[in-house]
Amino acid sequence: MSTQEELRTIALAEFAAAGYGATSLQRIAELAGVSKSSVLYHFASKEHLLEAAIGPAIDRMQDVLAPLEGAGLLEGDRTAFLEAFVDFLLQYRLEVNMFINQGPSLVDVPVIERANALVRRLAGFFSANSDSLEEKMRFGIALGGAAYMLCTVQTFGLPEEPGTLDETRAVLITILSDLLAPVSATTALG
Amino acid sequence: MSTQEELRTIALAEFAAAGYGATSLQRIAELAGVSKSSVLYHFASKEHLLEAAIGPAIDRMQDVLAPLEGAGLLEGDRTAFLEAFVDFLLQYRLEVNMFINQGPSLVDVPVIERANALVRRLAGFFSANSDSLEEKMRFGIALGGAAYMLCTVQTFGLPEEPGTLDETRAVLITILSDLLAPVSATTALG
DNA sequence: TCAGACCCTGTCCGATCGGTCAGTTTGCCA
DNA sequence: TGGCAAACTGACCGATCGGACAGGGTCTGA
Repeated sequence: MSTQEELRTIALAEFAAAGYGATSLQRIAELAGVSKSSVLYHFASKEHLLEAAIGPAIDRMQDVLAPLEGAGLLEGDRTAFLEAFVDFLLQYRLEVNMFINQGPSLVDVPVIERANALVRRLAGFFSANSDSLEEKMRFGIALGGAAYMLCTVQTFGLPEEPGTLDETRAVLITILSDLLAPVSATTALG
Repeated sequence: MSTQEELRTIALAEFAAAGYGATSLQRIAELAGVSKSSVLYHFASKEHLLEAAIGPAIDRMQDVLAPLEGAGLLEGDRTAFLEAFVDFLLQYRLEVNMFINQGPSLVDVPVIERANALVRRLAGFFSANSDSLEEKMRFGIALGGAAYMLCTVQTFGLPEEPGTLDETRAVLITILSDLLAPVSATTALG
C-alpha cells in the first residue's frame, strides 16, 4: 500500500473514532510512520485529506438515496432500495459512522455539506407536519436506526459483526421491510 | 436567569450544535455577553462546564435504561419502559443529541464515559453473536433509531416538532412497541 | 465606614494547531 | 554516472486554544 493510501486509511479510522477536529495531522503522521510535512505533501490540507477519506462513500450515499427523491419510492422498488441501503451501510461503515457522528458539526466542509444537504431533505421528509406523521417517523427510524445501530456497534469496539455479514444483511432487510410495511408506496419525499 | 444558568444553557446548545471540541470558551463568553474569564470563574474548567451542561440528563438516562439490565424487560413493563424512554428523548433532546454525536469521541471525560459505559453494555446486547440476532437488532434499531431520528430532526433545524409533542410521543411509542412486538420478554441483557 | 464575599475583567502564558518553505533523500531513466 | 522529479523532512510561523493570575467594581452586614 502506498503512503498516500495508507494515510487515507489511517485518517478515515482516526476521524471516525476520535473526530475530525480532535485528530491532528501530527497524530496521523505518527500512526503512518511519516512526518506531518509528508502528510501535507500528499494532501494539500487537512480538509483535502478528509475529502479523500470519505468522498467516495458520500458519492455512493447520494446514489443510494437518490430513488427517494422526486416521485417517491414505488412499492416494487422498495426491496431493491433496502438491499442497496443495507449494503451501503455494511460496506462503508467507517465513513457512515463518521458522517453520522460529525456531519452536523462540519457544516463548512463542502464534501460533508453535500451529504448534509441530502440528509436535511430526508429529515424534512419525516419532520414536516402532515397527516401521516407515523409513516414519516417509520421511515426515519428505519433508515436512521439501522445506520446508527451499526455505527454504535462499531464505535464501541464490540465484536466486528453481529452474526455473519450475510446474516446481518438478511436480518436487517427483514426488519426494515417489516417496519416500512405500513408505509404506503408513494408518500416518500412527495 | 443568572449568569451561571445562562452560561450552562448556551454551552449546552453550542456543544450540541458545533461540538465540544469545536466550541471555544471565548465563543460561549461572547454569546453570553461576558468575558472568557467570567466563564472560568463560574465553571472551574471547560470540562466542568460540560459536566454541568449534560450531567443531569445522563443521570436521568441511567435511570431510564436501568430496567434493561439484569433480569431483563418483562412483558408487562415494556410499555412503561417505552413511555419513559420516549419521554426522556423528548425532554432532553439537546443533551441526547450531543451525546449521540460526540459520546464516542469524548471517552476521556468522566461524565460522558459514564453514559458511554451504559451504551456499551446495551450495544453489546444486540451485537453479541447468538441465536436471536433479529431480536437484538430490533432492540437496537428501536432505541437507537428513535434517538437518532429526533436528533437529526433537531440538528438540522427543521420544524421544532414533527406534529404536536403529544402526537409525536404517542406515535413514537406505537412504532417502537410494534417494532419490539416479536421480541420475547426475557431476552434483554440476559 | 470599612471589611469581606461575590462577580467580573484584562493580561499573560505554554501548548498545540494547520500550514509554509527551503532543503535533503530516494529512485528511476537516459 | 549524471540528472531530474517525486517523496520526504525539520524548522519555523501566526493563530488559537484552555487556563492562571492579579486586580477592580459592587453590594451587604457589622
